[in-house]
Amino acid sequence: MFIGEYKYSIDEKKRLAIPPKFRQVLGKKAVITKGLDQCLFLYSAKEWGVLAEKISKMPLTQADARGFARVMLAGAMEANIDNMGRILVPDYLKNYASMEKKVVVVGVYNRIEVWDESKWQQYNKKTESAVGDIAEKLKELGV
Amino acid sequence: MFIGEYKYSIDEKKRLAIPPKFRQVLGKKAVITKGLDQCLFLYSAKEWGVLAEKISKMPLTQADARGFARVMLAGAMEANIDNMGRILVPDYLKNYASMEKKVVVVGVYNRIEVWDESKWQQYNKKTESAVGDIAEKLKELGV
DNA sequence: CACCTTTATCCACAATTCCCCACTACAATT
DNA sequence: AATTGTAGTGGGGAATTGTGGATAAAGGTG
Repeated sequence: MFIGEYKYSIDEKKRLAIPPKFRQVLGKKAVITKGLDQCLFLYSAKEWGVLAEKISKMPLTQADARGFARVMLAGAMEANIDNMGRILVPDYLKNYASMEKKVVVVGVYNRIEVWDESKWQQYNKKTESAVGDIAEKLKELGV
Repeated sequence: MFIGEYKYSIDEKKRLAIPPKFRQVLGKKAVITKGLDQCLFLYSAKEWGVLAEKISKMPLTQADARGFARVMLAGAMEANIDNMGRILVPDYLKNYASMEKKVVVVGVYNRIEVWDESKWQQYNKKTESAVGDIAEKLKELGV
């Protein structure tokens, strides 16, 4: 399970460190792809397999399903973790998520997300202010 | 079951002591995350596991579900209890709860809450004075 | 085939984090 | 009242980690 929020920077060689706590769970081979809300998703090879199959089963007849499949699958790229626990972020993904140097790596249970720092702050602020809704949902979950 | 109110201070290394009575119930591994009303929630690994799984099952395709999952999961952090019974409070959680040095640790049945001391006093004052009204509403809930 | 650009692997340093220990204060017990 | 034990707080040293650079391999191009 991936949880937590970590600050990192992408260097001029497009290398990005993965939090040590995530490394052993990820394994050596991972997959990075376009995510929702202008962030990147990073999956372990295993989780990626599960997700890719789900996507492939979506109805080909629906235009938005095709679009989603193309974004997630065509946008994907293998990301090998090097000896220092870093991955390479391809240009087209950096651009997609409009990343500057400073990024935030967050864990969301079965996936890791990578955000441009300022984008993450904006998103967080907006979401946290909806804290009343969160209370309602907690109620539904019986927590 | 966690009950009671305890005063502690977060030192300059962001360490926070957990009340001895809570330690054995918590176990060595706990999870701290963003709570409601600008406090932090601290769960035992077991309680957290149940909660996290429920959250993770929410649909990826819904924007508000994603937001909720991000606040709760990305907002969380593993909190290992060290030999002295302390945990580490990450910067982003300290900021979220606007914590200074002095904090209050509160037991609320199945979770522990951590409050900035002054925030706790404010909240308490407000709530205690409204306790009559609240009692009226509790009646509706069958308490 | 030679050259240049890009990619990958390895190494180094600085900063941070983690783990263990020490000291003081307070409480309980004898 | 003294002593023993427990708890809160702070600090030091070792190990880990973040980040940048250097060198070696690979690949594409003229």
